[in-house]
Amino acid sequence: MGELLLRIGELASRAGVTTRTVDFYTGIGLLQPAGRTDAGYRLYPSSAVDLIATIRHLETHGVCLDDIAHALHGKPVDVARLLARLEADLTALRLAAESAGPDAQTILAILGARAHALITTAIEIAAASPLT
Amino acid sequence: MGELLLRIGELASRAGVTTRTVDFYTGIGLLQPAGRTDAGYRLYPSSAVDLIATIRHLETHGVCLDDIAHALHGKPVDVARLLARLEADLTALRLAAESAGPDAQTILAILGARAHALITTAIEIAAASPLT
DNA sequence: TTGCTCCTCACGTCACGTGAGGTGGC
DNA sequence: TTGCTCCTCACGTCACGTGAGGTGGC
Repeated sequence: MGELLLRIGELASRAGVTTRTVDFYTGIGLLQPAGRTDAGYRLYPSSAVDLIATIRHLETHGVCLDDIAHALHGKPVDVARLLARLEADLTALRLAAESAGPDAQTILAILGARAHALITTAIEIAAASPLT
Repeated sequence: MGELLLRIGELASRAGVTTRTVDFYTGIGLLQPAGRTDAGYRLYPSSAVDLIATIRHLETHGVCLDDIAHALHGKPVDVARLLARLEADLTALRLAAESAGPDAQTILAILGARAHALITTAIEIAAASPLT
């Protein structure tokens, strides 16, 4: 159980960001040090490297840091139920699209493309961290 | 074919925004006047009222104005194909989720919830504007 | 004159950082 | 001494407006 702990400089360098960014993320509660040294240096679990990668990934998809922080500290979610809901959504969307005019279809295209991008990202993240 | 045309004040008041906002949207290409009066006053089609409502709707879902403008002026999209792609996405996501750990599932929850919100919005818009 | 519009320049706000600078441990 | 860290205050940037002010038609 000897978990590897990293100081801010090491974490930042492994994650490819600046210490300032790690500091900022820590300040807003996105990252939490596992502890402190006697001198007050923050010590992060090595899993924080992946977490930062995930955060950056989510950011590029327009998820605000606040939402990420909430989800990270919230209770776990029933993914099966989430998937079932999305399936039902799609069926309803198909119905709605059939009776929609050209302008509405353009809007559907924006939202649909976004949903596609989100799900693709979700798949990437899920595939990349099978045991995290 | 006598289409109703609105000046900026009338449009703003019907859409529930300020003339300044209409002016701003027009400036960035989101709205396009159907024409001008001899004195240079912009004349908007009455459909711009709904368009503004749609824009506000999309904005609340984090779609940036640039994306909206592009979609509005881009070529129409094959919605059936979009739906098929989303369906395939869901299947892949289901597979990925099965082998994902708890942290990844949290991320899936954020993205899934976003996708759900997007699709719900799409359905609302499609249902509200059957012939637009 | 009054209210409407046009246009432009500048300022305000919010999210997301980033820089700098002084501090103390290593 | 050197490089690392802590913390704080302020500044930078980008999207999205918003205010103000001078102009001319109605």
